[in-house]
Amino acid sequence: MGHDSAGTDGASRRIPEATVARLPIYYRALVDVADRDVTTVSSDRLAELAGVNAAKVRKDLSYLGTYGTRGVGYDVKQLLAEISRDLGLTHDWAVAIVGLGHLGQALADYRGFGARGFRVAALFDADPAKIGRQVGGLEVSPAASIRAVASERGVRIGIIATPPHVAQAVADDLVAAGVSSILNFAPALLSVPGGVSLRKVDLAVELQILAFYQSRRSVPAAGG
Amino acid sequence: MGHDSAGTDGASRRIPEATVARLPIYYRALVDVADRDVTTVSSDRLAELAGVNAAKVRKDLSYLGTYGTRGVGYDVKQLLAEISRDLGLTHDWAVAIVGLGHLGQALADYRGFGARGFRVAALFDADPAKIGRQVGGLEVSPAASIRAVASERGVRIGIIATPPHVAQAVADDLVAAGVSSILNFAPALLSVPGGVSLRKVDLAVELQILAFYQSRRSVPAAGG
DNA sequence: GCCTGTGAACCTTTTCACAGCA
DNA sequence: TGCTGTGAAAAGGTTCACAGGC
Repeated sequence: MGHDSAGTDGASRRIPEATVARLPIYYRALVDVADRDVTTVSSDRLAELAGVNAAKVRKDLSYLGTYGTRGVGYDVKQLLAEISRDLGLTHDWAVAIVGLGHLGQALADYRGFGARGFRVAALFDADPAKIGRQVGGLEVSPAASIRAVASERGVRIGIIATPPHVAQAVADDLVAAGVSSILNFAPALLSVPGGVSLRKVDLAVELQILAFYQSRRSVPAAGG
Repeated sequence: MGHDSAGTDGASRRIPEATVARLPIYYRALVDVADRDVTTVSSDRLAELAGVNAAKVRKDLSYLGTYGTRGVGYDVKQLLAEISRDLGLTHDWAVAIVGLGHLGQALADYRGFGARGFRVAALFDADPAKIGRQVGGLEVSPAASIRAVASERGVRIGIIATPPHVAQAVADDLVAAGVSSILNFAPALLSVPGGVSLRKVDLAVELQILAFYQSRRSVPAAGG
């Protein structure tokens, strides 16, 4: 994943992963303050809204370039525009959701998808009872048609919300259809070719992490 | 969150956060190999199953104590027992889910909850149309009753799947009911007292992170 | 005086490389 | 010979503290 050559337009900087992971948080905080017609925000204030400390905000934003004014703060609109651009939210990404159980439906119905750079362009399920039904205003296509339909609709981001045993096959189909970013909700380890980004959200993992700290606090009584 | 005193039973070690976050992954991988009646696993094999490298596996497991045999590997059952114990999965945690939209229902229906140390003990929603209904075999209680019902049922872990504007109030109620671990799916910054663990899962954030890397790969055409 | 931008110090995490034991 | 356990080195991330411009 190393990228050594800088673009000739000079726009590409090396932004640390940890910073990238916080940009969406800043983005949301900035949208909120912009909604309240605030024009300027300090690193202190933004830190408070984002739940991090001010030094981190300044360091993070410095990777995007220098958009603040000393003694004043950051111009909300300008910073919002810059972060939107960096996150690639200035144009819509076509998203496909595979697996329309409760989770997939929750995702399909999710508001703020359309509003913020993402557009659900295709839904897939293997269950004949679900195929052809409308979910969130879109018809469910058969899972067998992923390669054809997803590539035809220009899908670039795929969300996997299937049972774990079919997740790898779905991922393969998505990649074959030209998808190069995958968000996986299935509790399974996926392997994808280089050049495809993969992120994972795993409920059981999150709960188990909480349980670890929880059990260190409230030591279970010997009598259970 | 610092904990300096070692327990007199000698069982508590300082396990790095990054390691804790991987224990659930190892746990799942080990459950899989145990199901296939494999008795021994090497760090190489476990690394492959968990999607990390072998040095990391060995380092991580060394924090739990020394459970491997040089020249052989780790005993699957023994390691599984140790990780279960560390993760606190050896006894059931009562979990409450607040907010029964699609996401909350997905969580309530989630299999593997009961199987692996967690038991959904209470469901809450503010919508009168949902209160009293059965979801996943459990009756939905009014959100106004969180403090009473959650404490009565011994809930220690709360899952927030509500709209963002009520998430803080729900968190406060959960904490008042004795919950000290919260998993938040609402796109809102929550503040909780010290001693309460908080983890966050945010769909929009995950998508935006993907979009960042995606847009660096497929540079939007200048005319686009 | 105020608040950003950033080198430097510090801390955490990862990786390396090999000693030590079966 | 094979694989774990672990110091040491390297990389990555966070925080400090202050110079620099408004």
